[in-house]
Amino acid sequence: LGYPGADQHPADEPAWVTVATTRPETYLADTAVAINPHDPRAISLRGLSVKLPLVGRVIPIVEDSYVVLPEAMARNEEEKNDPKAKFATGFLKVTPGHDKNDWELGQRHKLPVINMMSPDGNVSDKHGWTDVGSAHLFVGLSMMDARKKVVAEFKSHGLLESVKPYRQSVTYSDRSKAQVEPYLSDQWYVRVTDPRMAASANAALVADQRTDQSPTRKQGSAHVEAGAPSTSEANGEEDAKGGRTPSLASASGSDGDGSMRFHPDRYAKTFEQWHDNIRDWCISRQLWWGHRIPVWSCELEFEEGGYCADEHACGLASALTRAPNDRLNDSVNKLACVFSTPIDRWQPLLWSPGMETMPEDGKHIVYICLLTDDPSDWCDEIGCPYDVREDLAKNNFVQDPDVLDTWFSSALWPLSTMGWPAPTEETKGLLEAFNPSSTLCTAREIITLWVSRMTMFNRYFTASSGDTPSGLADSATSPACGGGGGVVPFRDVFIHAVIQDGEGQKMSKSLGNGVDPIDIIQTHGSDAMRFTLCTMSTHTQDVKLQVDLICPHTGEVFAPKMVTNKDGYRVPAVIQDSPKDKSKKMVTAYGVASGEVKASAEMPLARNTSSKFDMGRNFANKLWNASRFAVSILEKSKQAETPDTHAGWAAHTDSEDGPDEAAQASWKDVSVVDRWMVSRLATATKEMTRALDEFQFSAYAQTLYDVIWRDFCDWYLEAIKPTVASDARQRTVLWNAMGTLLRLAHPVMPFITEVIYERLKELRMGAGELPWIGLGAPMHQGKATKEGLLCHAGWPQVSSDAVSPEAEAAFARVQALVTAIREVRAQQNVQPKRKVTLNFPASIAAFVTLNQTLVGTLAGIDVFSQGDPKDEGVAFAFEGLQLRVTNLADAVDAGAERARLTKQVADLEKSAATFEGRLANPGYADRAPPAMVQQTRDQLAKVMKDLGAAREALAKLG
RNA sequence: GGGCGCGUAGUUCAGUUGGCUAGAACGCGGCUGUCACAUAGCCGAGGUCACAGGUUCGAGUCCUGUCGCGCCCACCA
Repeated sequence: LGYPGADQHPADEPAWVTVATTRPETYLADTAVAINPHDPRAISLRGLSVKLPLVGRVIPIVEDSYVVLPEAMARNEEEKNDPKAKFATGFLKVTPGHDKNDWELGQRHKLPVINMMSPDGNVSDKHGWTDVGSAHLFVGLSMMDARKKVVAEFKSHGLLESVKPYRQSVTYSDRSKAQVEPYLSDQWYVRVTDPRMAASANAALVADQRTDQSPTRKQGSAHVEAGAPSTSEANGEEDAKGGRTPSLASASGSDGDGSMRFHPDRYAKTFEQWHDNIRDWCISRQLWWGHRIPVWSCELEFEEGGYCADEHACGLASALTRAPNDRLNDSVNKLACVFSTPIDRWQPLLWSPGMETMPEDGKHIVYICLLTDDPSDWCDEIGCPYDVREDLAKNNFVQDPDVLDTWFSSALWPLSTMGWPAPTEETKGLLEAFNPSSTLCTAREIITLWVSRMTMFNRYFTASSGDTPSGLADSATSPACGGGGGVVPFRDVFIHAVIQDGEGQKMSKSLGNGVDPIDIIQTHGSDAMRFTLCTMSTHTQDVKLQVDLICPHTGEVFAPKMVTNKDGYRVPAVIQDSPKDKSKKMVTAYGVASGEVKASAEMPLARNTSSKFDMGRNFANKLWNASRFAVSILEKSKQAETPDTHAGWAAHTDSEDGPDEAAQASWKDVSVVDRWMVSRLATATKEMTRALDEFQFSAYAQTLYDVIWRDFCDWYLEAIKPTVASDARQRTVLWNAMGTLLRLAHPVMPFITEVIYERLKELRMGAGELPWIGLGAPMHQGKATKEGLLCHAGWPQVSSDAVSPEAEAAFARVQALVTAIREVRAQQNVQPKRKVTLNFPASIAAFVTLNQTLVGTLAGIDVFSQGDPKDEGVAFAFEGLQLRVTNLADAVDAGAERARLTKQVADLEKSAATFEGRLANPGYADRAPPAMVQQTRDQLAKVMKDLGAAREALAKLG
């Protein structure tokens, strides 16, 4: 667009500037044309003006480095590569009323601001634009129509230089789909750039989660320099806290600066960076619902000497200002705050003659912010009860029509839910007890929306009163401080992953790919759901969850047929067949959400679930069955047991002296599998405790799963079957093991464990808890009782000697032998019920004899025979020795055996090569830790022995 | 535009200061109606840890780059 010059050019050429724009219609509100000071044309245009066509407004040419230089004038690569440079003319039309960048540029050059638009988005001369000139033809048009007409008019006047295609992003309202037009309006803001807000929030982070920051680019840097004494290097942590002044006693405790931690760590950065770049927070929202902003306003006229023309209104405002006993600085009892324009600073309204800010026309807008509108709060003011709002309305005060941003109210949550600011009988003491709370668990996007605001507000409002005299204190008059003090709202913030659908798409209503927990509980149970979710709760950002359907006809869960919809999303086809009966149909949530189909009696809606939760369901089922089995064993022996027949294991007394010697002595010769189980429980408890402490929920769940299913069910319960009926000590270990497992599982599976516990606690074995073996956590608040719930029971505590590397190693040998035998049996198709014979060499006779019962039970051996009946049965390698399984019933399948051994030899050769290669590396022995080198040598030796045995067996097969 | 995350078995994912002969679940193949559990048990197959460099005695793990996928915030990082 061409703008003709308004003044004569010095060289007698008409001034003429060409601006490039994507929004020509906004020229009606232009108040300047800008040029880059480095533009060579700038000098000759300095001080000149141009005249807007039709409007006739004369506007200045200003210089501002914001203006992009045209490609031809670019001074460096960066400027040249600016995509705008290609289109730039070097002149920028400046429309402060309808563009954010132009607004800021306008502020720099003190340009007037014109609003040419009505709130409904049409060109208007009724909302601040008055110098319409000959531009009437645009008034009333929509912005889009005005755009076309402006271009047409410029063209007809010969002012249109050219039209070029240009690609840019444009914002649209999500709800109305209308294009968003920048528009000036009055809004309320919270000055979160105050160091007591944003900087204080960052100071709340624990020291190791604060990043190194250069003070020059920090918002609160001025305060750091002004308010805080420089700190020594040794005291670097104090420095990182943002220079808190020593007077802030309230923040000196453990819940002030440096006491809030994010999990995982990386989210501290999100939190911190957001505050580093925060801007004042607009809290006005144009919605019909919500907390209405409690500010009333009225334009009042003042006469000479500050005398107010409207006595009633001024009197009211004055009365509120003067609140009883001049409570202006008493934040506790203050009922209202009164202030007036200009609101560049929050200030009390000045009434007295000589008012400094008296505007020329004598008109002030007076604002009254009610800190409470409860009539009973106004008792000692002007009668009781007194509805101040009525009085305000009568005196032409109008309440702001906007409501508070919901996050404003939410930010007060840790305070307001605990009775703040005025505790009632019911809420008394809550704030002290639960602020800070321990852990906030939330999603990523909430870090900025909610976590940040809670932290800022909580710290601000809990700061000592000397620091913040009132919620409306003017920061400019407050003592400088870096942190602002106050306590954090919570000590830990756990940011969990977000569940996406099976295609990696976000779950949403419109895609119908969300899964309702209630539906999962219906298909899988709540314990199963909770456990599975816990397993998925890793420290990654997102997790995929396969979304399946529940057939409304049969209740089956199945994977739906997927299609790609018109927007490119993978969605379930809107109509699905019942998996077993194709004649029965159903509609999907996506089908309904997209409006393509409707549910009916013939085609009901298939609800979503996920087969992912099968894992939790199976696990719960496993725990249930194992418990039933254990309980039945204990019940049987309980019936036969009298209190003093608990032979061999002295009962634990609750004496302070700890376990008696007899008990400890009898513990020493407990069977390998019992000792192993205790050790495994102790190890698992340690791992799980640590995992929970570190918010590693997935690790916790996985360890629980393994110790219950793999160790307890697969090995322990199988191993004790033949002996438990006659071994009272084993039953005690079993009872303790069950109790420990239930306590470990309770947080994720509260219902099933509670039910099992109810029966288990009735079966308390004579010896009860065995604290001296490491399973001694209080079964119920210090001692086992028949009363009480598992949820009251103590968390298992592990004594250091509960873990036995010897027992774990010993049982690992048993497991290795059993597995080797099982492998031979499977390979030879030996019937599971059939008992076979194990032939072993003399060198491991002691080991075999000691564990004969265990191995016999777990591997199906009935005869143990020393020696090697050559050519019979099948040979296999164990610890480098050759053992043999015989009495396999059928003829040995030599082919299967050869295949097995060949594979084994290949695997062992591969391992051997790895270790040999490592040891052959000259640097390895020199530089790796000696223990590491020795370990590799041992591993190689073992592999070589096994390899020898396997080769020998293979050779014998021929 | 900025920030962050992820690419490891057919699939979904673990793998915490580098020590791994890379694990689990589901799925797959074989055997089993067995007395806690078939929502189960036993056995097995299946992986150049996205790609390319680098550091190191040693890299799934640390660094740099490339290529994919995704999330969050957006005139400001």
